[in-house]
Formats: sequence, C-alpha cells, structure tokens
Amino acid sequence: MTIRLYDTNARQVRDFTPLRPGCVSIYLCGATVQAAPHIGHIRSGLNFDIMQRWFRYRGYDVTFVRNVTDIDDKIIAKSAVQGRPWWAIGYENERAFNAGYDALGCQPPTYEPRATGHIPEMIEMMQGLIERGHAYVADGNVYFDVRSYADYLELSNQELENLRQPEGEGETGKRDQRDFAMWKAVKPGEPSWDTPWGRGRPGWHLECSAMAHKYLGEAFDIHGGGIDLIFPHHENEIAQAKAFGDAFAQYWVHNAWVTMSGEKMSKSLDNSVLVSDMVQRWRPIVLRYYLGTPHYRSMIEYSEEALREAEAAFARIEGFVQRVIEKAGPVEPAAEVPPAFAEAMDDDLGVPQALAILHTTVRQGNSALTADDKESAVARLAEVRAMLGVLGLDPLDPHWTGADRGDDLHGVVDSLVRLVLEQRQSARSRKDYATADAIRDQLVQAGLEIEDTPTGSRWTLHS
RNA sequence: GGUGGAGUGGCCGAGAGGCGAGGCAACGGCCUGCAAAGCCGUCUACACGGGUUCAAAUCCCGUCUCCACCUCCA
Repeated sequence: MTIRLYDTNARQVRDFTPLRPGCVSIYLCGATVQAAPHIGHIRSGLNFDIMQRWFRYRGYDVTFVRNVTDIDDKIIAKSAVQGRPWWAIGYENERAFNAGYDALGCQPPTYEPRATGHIPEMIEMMQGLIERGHAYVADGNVYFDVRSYADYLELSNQELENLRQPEGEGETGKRDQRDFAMWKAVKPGEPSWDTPWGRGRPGWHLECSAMAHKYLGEAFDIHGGGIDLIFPHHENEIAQAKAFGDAFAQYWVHNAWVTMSGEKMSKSLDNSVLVSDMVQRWRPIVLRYYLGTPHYRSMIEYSEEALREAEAAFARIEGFVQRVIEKAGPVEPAAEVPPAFAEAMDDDLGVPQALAILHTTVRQGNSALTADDKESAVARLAEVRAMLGVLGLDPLDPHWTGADRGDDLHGVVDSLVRLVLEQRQSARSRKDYATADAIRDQLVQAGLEIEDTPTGSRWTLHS
C-alpha cells in the first residue's frame, strides 16, 4: 500500500513518506524554452503525469509545479540571430511545449511559474546566500562558492577534485573555476534586471531553487527531471537551496531519455524528433502508449517498428473496449484497479508490469466475450478502464474522444459507410461473395478496416 | 581519469536467487463464405569466463561491448 520510489540521492528504492500526511508536493524541471519540444521532453512530462495520476489514485492531494525557464544563453543567442525579442521566442516555444503535453493527455500542473517572473525571489535568495557567506559578487556576477557548502555533489556522488575546471564565457572573477553563476552581469544588447549588484540576468539553476521555495516551501516531497539534469543543474539547485536554509526535496526522481540510434535525443545533437511532427504521423494516444509504458528509468530507443507495435498492442485494448460496449452498452470504470496492478504501480511506478496485468485482463475479457459471458466481460472492462485511466490511456476519456473521433465528420462517415455496408451485406446474403469482397477491398483502400461479426459489420479507421 | 547506467528469445520490453511478465511477429488449431478480430496452442531467452549455492538471468570475481554525466541538455 506504500508507494515506493527510486531516490537518486539514496541510490535505491525508498518507501515514500510524505512531509504532510495525505499530501504530496512535486517540483518538476520543465522546459528551457529555447526550441520546440522533441518527444524526449514530452516523455519527461508524461512520466511525471503518470506519477501525478497514481498519487491521486492513492488518495493524495497533489501539488505539482513544473517550471518554465524562459531566459538562458541560447534564447538570447537566438533572439540576436532572428532579430526577435527573447520573450517572443520563449513564449512561442512554451506554447509548443504545452501543445505537446496536452496532445499526449498530460494533466496540467497545479502551477507553471516562469523564471523571469521571479526576479525578486531570486534576489532575495542571493542576498541570503551572500550574507551567509555562500555567495559573492565579482564583476557584477554573483557566484555560488562551492567550497563553502560541504555537501556539494552529494546527489551525483562526485568529488569536487574530480570535476573538470570549466571556463564559463564572460564569467570572470571566480574564486574557484567550479563556482557557478547564479546571476550574470549584463552584456550589451542583452535583457537585464536591476539588482543591488547592478543590472544583469539570472543564470541557470537559481530560478528552480527560488520558485520551489516560493510555491512549495522550505521543504517539499519530490523533485524530478531528466537524468541529465543531476549534474550540474540539480546539484546546484540543492547547494543554493540548502545553503540558504531550505530542507528542499526529500526524494529525487529522474527519468531516462529517448535515444536515437543509441544516442541521446538532444537539441544540440540535432537528432530530435519533434512532437509536432509525431502527432501528425501517429495518433496521440498511441504516442502516449509508446512513450509512457516503458519504465521511466529505462531508455527508449526510438524506432518506427516499436511505434507500430505500440499501435497494434493498443489497438488490441481498444478493440476489446469497443466490443464489450457494442454487446453490453456503456460501462463505467471500476472504482479500484486490480490489486496486482496497484502493487506494480506502487513499486516505483512499475508501469510495464502493470501493463502486463492490463493485457491479461483484456485477454480474460476477450475470453468472456468468446464464451458469451456478458457479466464477466463487463466486469473486466470496468477494470480495464480503471487501469487505463490511471495511465491516461482510456480511449473513452473525453480528452481522447473529443480529439480523436468526436468531431462531426465521424457521424457523416458512419452513415456513408453504413450505406455501403448494407449493400455488401445484401450481396453476402445472396452469396455474391465476389461483389462483397470487392466492396470490402474498396473500403480498405479508402483507409477503413472492416470486420464481420455475428451481429453485423463494423468499421474502424485504419492508419 | 571520476561518477552512474545498460547488454534478456525473431523483435520490443519487464523481472532481480526456485514459481515460464506482457506485447509484436511467425507457425498450427478453433471460429469465419473468405477475411479481420478473438480464443487455444507452439517457439522459452538472459553478453562472455570463472565462482558461491540444493538451486543463478538474478549474488560474487574477472572480461568484453555500448550509453550517459563531469558546468548547453528532459
């Protein structure tokens, strides 16, 4: 009954104990809106969407904050190249991210704060850190003094001495090259804000410490993000927040990425598959199945073949849902998922094992249909819908019915196809199978799948 | 060099000392006018070499290969 999560900091699975009973607070590092999202970005949102849904199912009151970092080096660089304001570029990409999350059925976070909306909070944090001797000002930059914080690099289990000595561009006056910039002094033509130390703009990392503090308090339950954020981003967030006096995150959860020919999909490697392209080529619910069902800590090697499999596997589930409803009418989701499914989800969000339970239930339901055991089929469907709901994959959920087939055209096509199917049926009854098959072939060519059943023919869209 | 992860059947993908995950594909059967869908069945694997154990994909030692992070990253 206890949810267990792999905590990167502990390097093992731990029982989840919330700070406040019945509540869970989650901070997820969302997008740095420098480019349109690829499927790896959305995978992260998707993994935490499933986490959020599972906590809700388990009765938790979820507070889920996912930030938007709307200022960084690359956004500024793009702004210069394109001759458009930094905020126009950021907002354009932010909308693309939200469209992507929404297309894949991610429930919106409780709040989505933007970095540039929290300059006063950042200044306050820097002031506190300077007073406590953990930060210093040099040439208008504000640096965090990594040697002043003894637990630095605990999350990534590294030694300061093993770190390479980076050379940040324009980051002058550092006491130690590994000190990182919380605030960067203004450069000509760049956006800047007033601070007690002169004009400048936020460095990466500070926004998350400041915003987590503002919205979730000094201590919160779970901090999440991609595995590549462990160092430096999360390590630096921890240093800032804890040196400031916050207890900060109790659990660190990191999702793996999507790879392309074995390599990480990344904006800088230019091997990205954009979400906007993918939703044109695959049904969003199939994409969700594909990206959301492997374990969140496993890499997903992108492949069209695997996507086709996901499509086939999901079609199997959908087919079952449809057949039961045709036979028995609407079926509401069960109040509870099967215990084995719940156990799998409790164990570090074991979606793959949970999915095995779901498929087994589908098979049992199909067997019941074959045996004409309506009652059992309905019971299995209720369970299946409950399980799909937790995964955000219930095809009968309004999110999907609205987006996928709820438009007016479906009714029109349905009447037209029914007309044609009637003709085919009459051909079949006079045993004119050549005509019947010709009609079916034409419908298949038009992109429809035709199935004959004892109670009549059914059509579905074939992708 | 430091830190972390991975290698599972034709393919995808879980599991982590004994009780064959699941899906896709293929093949055989049932059903069907033929299909499709569905059901039943078949194929039963853990990179390599040692070791521990009654028992190892799982633990230990070694080796190989791949990936990631080490101040752009989800």
